[in-house]
Amino acid sequence: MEHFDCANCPSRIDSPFHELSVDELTKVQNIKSCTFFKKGQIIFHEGNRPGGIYCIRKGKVKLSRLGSDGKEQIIRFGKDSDIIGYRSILSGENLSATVTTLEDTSACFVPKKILFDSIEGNPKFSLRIMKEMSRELGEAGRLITNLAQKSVRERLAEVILVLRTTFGETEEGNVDISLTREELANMVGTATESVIRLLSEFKEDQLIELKGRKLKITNPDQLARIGKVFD
Amino acid sequence: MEHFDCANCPSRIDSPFHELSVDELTKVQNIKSCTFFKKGQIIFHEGNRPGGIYCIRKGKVKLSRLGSDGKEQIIRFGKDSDIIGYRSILSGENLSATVTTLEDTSACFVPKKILFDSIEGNPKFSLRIMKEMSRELGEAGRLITNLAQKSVRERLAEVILVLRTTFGETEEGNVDISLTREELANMVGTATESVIRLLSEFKEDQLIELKGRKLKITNPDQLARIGKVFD
DNA sequence: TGCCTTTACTGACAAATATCATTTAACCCT
DNA sequence: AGGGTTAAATGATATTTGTCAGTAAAGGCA
Repeated sequence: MEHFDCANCPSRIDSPFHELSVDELTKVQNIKSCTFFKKGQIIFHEGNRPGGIYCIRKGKVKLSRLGSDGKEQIIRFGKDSDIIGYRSILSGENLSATVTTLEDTSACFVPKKILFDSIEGNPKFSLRIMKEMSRELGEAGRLITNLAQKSVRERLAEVILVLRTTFGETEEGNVDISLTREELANMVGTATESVIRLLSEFKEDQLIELKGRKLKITNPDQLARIGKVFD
Repeated sequence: MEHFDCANCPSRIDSPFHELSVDELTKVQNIKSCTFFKKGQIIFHEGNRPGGIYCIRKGKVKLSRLGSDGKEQIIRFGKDSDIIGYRSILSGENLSATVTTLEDTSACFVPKKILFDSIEGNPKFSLRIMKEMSRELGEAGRLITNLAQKSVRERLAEVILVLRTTFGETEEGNVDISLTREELANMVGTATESVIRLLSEFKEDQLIELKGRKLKITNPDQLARIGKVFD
């Protein structure tokens, strides 16, 4: 695997590593290792203790955890420039989620020592990480409220819109992520059959178009109304 | 209101402020202001921009946010030694939750400048905050999974146990927090009537005792089995 | 303490969603 | 491109939960 150059990594701009000095970045550059993961591979496994974090250079992953019945719950996604595994490193707890690639993904492993050194030596880096965590906490609060208060139908409408916001659209106008109906169900927190039925309904009502796993949003406004998404 | 002494504050041991040097703590001591809130008062209001954080010296608060239908969702609680409002300060976003006291509470306001100064000057303090946020993120993930996958009945059983873990028991053996049925419903994400019915059921099955808002857990093991709580 | 507002409780019913069984279609690999 | 495996779709039915309406009890304040 090619050893990518941090200084020129397009992902770095959006990441806390943007705050590092040239010297600090060189240290990262020298110690990190770049890895390639095929679609469907597991990067981190819930319950383990990671020795460092991964910066996603290019790709898409899902973060999920197992519920008490062994059912997968998708918590959130990661994509280019996202950092994975730092929560566990910082809290000293076991990994709370499994990270699985949704497509071929290249990512760089950075040992935890470097992470702690950067926090120790660079308050801007620390602040940037805290900002990121704050954002995630806010996001989690929103998700909690939605799961608790919205119906399955509302949640599915919202999830479809969130996926488009998160991953954007392909040239053909499809939401740029390929998920199974089961994975959608594992985001929404419902049965696969319910997702299938509701998607068919949305299609019937001309809110979306479906071709296998390809999904195109044709009436986002109405979808937002159904999902009670106001922002 | 009395101006409490940080150095002798029993809450400080469990808080990030424990990491501050004598000098740093003196700064906090000199600039903070101590406030008393009566039961039911709002400390922070969702959507506002706070000028600083509150350290809870003694008391209990709930953090809640409004869902798209205007219904309250209780996200989590705060009690002695917890810090409130730092997420919003750190992310620079508006407050994502309203903080309301559940009983008379005394808390100290610390302006955000001090917070940033402490982060800037003391990596241990930063790390401690990150640890706290990591813990909260893990907690949020657990809550998300439960809300998405468990039934209302399961969630209520779990909530009762969580309340006992969080707030402990009074001398009479009651869970040491007084919540309305509606507030319980706003934690579980269900209708008030459903909570009432399920509580009666639990009482019928001798899992709990109820006297108004006083709640005593008499069969925690069975409750854990119902709530599918394994830990 | 006693009144009064808020909260708790109960019943009947409607709606949403889960479950199970079966058929059809899509995806993926070599 | 074809064939096997996995995923999607559909129907019938059971369960859970929500909603509305009305009564009883509790908690808080003068």
